[in-house]
Amino acid sequence: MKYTKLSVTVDVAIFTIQDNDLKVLLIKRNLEPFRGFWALPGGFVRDKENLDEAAKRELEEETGVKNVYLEQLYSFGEVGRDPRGKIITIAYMALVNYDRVNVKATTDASDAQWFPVSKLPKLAFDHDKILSYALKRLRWKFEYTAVAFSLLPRKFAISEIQRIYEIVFNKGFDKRNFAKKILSLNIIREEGVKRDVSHRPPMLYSLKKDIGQIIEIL
Amino acid sequence: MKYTKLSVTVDVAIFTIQDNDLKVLLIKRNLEPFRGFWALPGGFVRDKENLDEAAKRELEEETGVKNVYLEQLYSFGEVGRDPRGKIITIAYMALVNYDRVNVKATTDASDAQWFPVSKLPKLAFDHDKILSYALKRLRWKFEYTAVAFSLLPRKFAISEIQRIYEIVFNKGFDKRNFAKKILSLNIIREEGVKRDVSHRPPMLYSLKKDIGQIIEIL
DNA sequence: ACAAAAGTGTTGAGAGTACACCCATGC
DNA sequence: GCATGGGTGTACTCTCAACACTTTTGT
Repeated sequence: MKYTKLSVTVDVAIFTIQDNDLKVLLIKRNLEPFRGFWALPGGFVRDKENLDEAAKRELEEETGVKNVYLEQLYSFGEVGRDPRGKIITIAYMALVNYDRVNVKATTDASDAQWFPVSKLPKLAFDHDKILSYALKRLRWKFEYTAVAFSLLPRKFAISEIQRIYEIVFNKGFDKRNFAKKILSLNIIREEGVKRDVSHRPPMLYSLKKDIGQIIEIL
Repeated sequence: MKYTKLSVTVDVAIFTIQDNDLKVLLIKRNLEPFRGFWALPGGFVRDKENLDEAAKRELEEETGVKNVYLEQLYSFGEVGRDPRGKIITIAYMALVNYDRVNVKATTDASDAQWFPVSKLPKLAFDHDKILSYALKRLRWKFEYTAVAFSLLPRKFAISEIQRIYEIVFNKGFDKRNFAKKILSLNIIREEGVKRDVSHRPPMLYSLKKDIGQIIEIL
């Protein structure tokens, strides 16, 4: 028996926070179709790899980072979404700490850059649709889980978490209520040390457990 | 340039409520692999159809129903999940009103039956994993959206909604609190008419708007 | 009259929100 | 001493959970 064979890609919306902005990593396509357009990093799924592995591979190829938050989002398979034929894309999103990233140009891309999600260029394929889905999911995850902590360094101040939330939701939060909420989660521990800054130094905290065990708890 | 081609199927977990039980439709496989095993209805995605269309087609082939709640869940692509080779499955779930369904045997299946989710047979492939994911999502959707209304006939009593929730969550709810909650949503309208039963007849209600516009509001 | 399910209100606990002042440090 | 962010408590509102008795109908 013969079945229709088609191609499947994995595309990853890689988010980070930099310069008080939520940014996503885009690559400039080197190949047709959409040569010269910006697109989400991604590639074809190989025969001997799981979907998550393919996403991890793409993520590592583009950013050099491992062990970050990675989540499958949704699959896109509209007829005509890719001029090469029937190509289905399984979209993922990843959250990385900017300091750990080392963006590389690859063979598929002549350039790779972080773009603020509020100032995106025209994107290849239906990647605008994928990205707006990813943003929706990202905000949802921030609201109901502790993924935000995956964007922080090991030791962090409460105001840093708050800044991340304010950037993602694009609005301010009351600092007393915010601290109350975070501390009531009971997932962070005082690190005692304080940061060397030119004002009252903040208490630093670290996660009590590995981020993987924490995310689901809210 | 040549890319790996592979097969993609769409499998649908079709849920209904019948005999005070949450049930899922399974088909008995007629073909290898897993001949004789029960499986979720599904099939290969065709070249000229969107993923949602493929899911709708499978749903209609098996049940004869159209225009029901249908949602993409997740994609499964573990190496080795299908002995025929690399086959990726995009899982959907559907909610149907039992009275509207007309289950048919198809060429792929020697039999099709509703199984209570609490008493499932051994399933083909990784369909047990898919189904447990679907159940998780189903309960989540019940908690945060109004999908439950898609399981009801046009006119319904509040106690019928409550029964559906009690079946899905497998626990009882307080009748006063439940009615208060439902009425406060402001999405149903009194129909005036009452049902002919051998006790005090309940007020019947109908949705103020089409179900599609209502689901997202909670 | 009895069986069966329908209908209906109040109270307490906890979560979220609004709001303003003093503190510790570097310069 | 001044600028800069850090740290902290109270009062109000709203939502959720617990809880029991009367009503309407068919038989």
